[in-house]
Amino acid sequence: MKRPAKKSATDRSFVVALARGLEVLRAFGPNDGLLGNQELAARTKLPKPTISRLTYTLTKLGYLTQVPRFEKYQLAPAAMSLGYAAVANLGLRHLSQPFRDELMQQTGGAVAVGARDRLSMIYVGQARSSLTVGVQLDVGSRIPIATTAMGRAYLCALPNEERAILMREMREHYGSRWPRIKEGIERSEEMVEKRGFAISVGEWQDDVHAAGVAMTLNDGTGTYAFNCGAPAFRFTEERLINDIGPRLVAMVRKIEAALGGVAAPQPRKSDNKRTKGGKVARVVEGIR
DNA sequence: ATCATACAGTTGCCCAGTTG
DNA sequence: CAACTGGGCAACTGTATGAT
Repeated sequence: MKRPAKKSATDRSFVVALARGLEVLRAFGPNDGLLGNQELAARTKLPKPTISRLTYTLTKLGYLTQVPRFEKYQLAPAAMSLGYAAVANLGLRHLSQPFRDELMQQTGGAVAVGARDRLSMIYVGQARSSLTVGVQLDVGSRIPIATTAMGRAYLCALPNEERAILMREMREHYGSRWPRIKEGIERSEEMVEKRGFAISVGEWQDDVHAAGVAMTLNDGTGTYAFNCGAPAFRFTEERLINDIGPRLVAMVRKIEAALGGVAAPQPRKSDNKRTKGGKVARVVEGIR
């Protein structure tokens, strides 16, 4: 009998069943509403019987709710509480909030902080107001690494090895679109080297322009990235480069200082060798 | 109203992989 | 290494839809 590719064949600590259960939970997106077993099987590439058992188990445990009328599932409060607990315990989110609010007031752009999940950045904190109409992403929203300012800033901040792995994954994911996307990433690298921030001018969504800056925490909790974005007519490319980007860099420096952080290393010409953190701040431990 | 068909979901069986 | 567990295949059941 054909067996599934077992991660645990090489990693005895990896629990495949748990990973699959979590894959099912991950299959739900913010705009999906209800999903049936069929759709879940298609999204996770798991066999129908496996999905059937996993949805049954997750429902029993309170992570999914079945809507009898449609025989479909939605995420249940137990799943929400996981996300809430994760966000609530994120020190950087709380500490950066007044700084994000201030920058939002100054620029009229939505200011967010995000962390990586696979090929996306997920918003973990967001400051926006009536001024920021057009950029209405909320905490938990997912944006691509490859084409957004936040994602590219994050990418540029990764150590060589991690970055190479991520680039490979994106190359596979984007297929024929990759050469064009890669060009955009390379332009961002140059801009991060030169100015300390990345930009995206309509490369993710036509009408959204944004700047992004990354920050690596040296308590081992990883790299985050901030962005400041607005509708294209409000943030022209010229304004992004001369006004928004520098302000965002300044904001991140202030946050680092508030964290008791070490000054960020200056951007340096890289001959393709990156130091961990690049032009990204290393921040001392103890923010949690 | 009845039947045929298609599709989604479930069950039973069995074997490979995992665990203690 | 024996006992247990996970999960894939095939077959089954239930439901929706359309044709007659």
